[in-house]
Amino acid sequence: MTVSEALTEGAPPDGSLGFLHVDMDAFFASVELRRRPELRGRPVVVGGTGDRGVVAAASYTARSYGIHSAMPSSRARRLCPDVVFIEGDHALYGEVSQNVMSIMRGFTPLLEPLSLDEAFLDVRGALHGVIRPEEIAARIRRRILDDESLTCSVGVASNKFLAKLATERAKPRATPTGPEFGSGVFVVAVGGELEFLRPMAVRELWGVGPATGARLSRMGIETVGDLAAQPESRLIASLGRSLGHHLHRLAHAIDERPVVVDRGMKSIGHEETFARDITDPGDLRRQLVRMSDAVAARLRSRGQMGRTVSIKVRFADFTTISRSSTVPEPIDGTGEITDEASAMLGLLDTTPGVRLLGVNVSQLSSSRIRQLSLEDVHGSSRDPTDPVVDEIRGRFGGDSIGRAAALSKSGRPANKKIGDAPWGPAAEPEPGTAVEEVD
DNA sequence: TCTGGGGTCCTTAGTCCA
DNA sequence: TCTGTGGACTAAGGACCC
Repeated sequence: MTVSEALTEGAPPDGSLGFLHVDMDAFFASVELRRRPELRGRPVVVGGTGDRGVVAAASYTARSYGIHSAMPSSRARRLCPDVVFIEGDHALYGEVSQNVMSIMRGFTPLLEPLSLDEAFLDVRGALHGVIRPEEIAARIRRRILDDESLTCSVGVASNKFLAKLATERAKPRATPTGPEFGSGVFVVAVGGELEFLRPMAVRELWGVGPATGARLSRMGIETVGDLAAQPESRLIASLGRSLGHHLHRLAHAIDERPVVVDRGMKSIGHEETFARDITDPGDLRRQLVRMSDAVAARLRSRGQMGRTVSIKVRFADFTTISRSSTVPEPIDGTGEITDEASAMLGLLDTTPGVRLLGVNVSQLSSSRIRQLSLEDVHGSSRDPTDPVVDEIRGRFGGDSIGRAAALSKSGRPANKKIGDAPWGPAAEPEPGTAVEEVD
């Protein structure tokens, strides 16, 4: 087969079956069930417990009630009043994730983590080709089950995109009568790519969300087969150059993206939805200081600085705006980032009430490079208290010290510490319990 | 009945400059 | 000198992912 034949047939030029996509099954929920086995068989959800929270992960039993991730917690409770809600323990999930990733690295160094519970692997050169990729997939599942008592599903294919779709076929399924086991490993055979893809709904493609799906539907495109039948020019005309070209290739099973071992971080930010909308400018300012401080501390702990500071404001009516400003030299100081963020916030009318506030720093670079290039020449302009604060937090914990400007008039921290409620504000305290007033 | 938080990437529009 | 063009950069918003 020539290269052009291979392309038109959908197989990549080398066409070998060497890409794996590994996805942990209901990861957060499974980790919780592992440490609380008495909950097995019950519907368990990890996520925000408050009215404004969402589901981060649902056990397969919970899924059989129609609960799924990203669903508002209030709706999950209506679907299944007996559901067990767990706030979640991000630090623990991070640890387990590292263990799982290191198991996979034992099979190939070419590993690209996508999130805590998912990764791509390139095993074309692994184990000198002695063991077939599907056998490697089975061994990875066995090791993760033996060492971590967790199950995962693996897709095997000739490129990343197909491997990811294959994983969905390998997964357990939630049915109204309860969970059903999946095959655990699903292989898209070389040469069978188009047959696998054609009947699939376009919405299942990676990169086609609700908006693009609706747009394609209006064009009469429902399946990947429909998509493949379109001239690329038509897709580009309606979806834009990048997405049109990308989807056209995917529909023909072409995906030449390599497994990227080290994806550097592009931005660091923090945002929070408040349990109640904030109208008081002083309150808002304190929240902004607290978040800027958290973002700055994370930048410094990673040895990074950034040039663009952005804020995001979601108003009570859910309209969301962002403002950004770029400074000439990279910064990582709490004061510097707070000043930029405050200046932008000050230009907005927040009297209608703010539901969510966020601070983000992008255009990142290594702080070591910056220190060598500038501080040697001009001396440091950075806030001398930041390293001291970082040191104290390193020793005594992240909430052991904070900015005075983040304190309410009563001297208590504004609301809570960063990372307390990663999936939305926690449930309001019961009536009669002490409620912290932020004034 | 509402809609989280961590991100990435893309599009569009405006500005500056060669 | 005027006009056009195109690249680099910035800003804002949107779509998407888990």
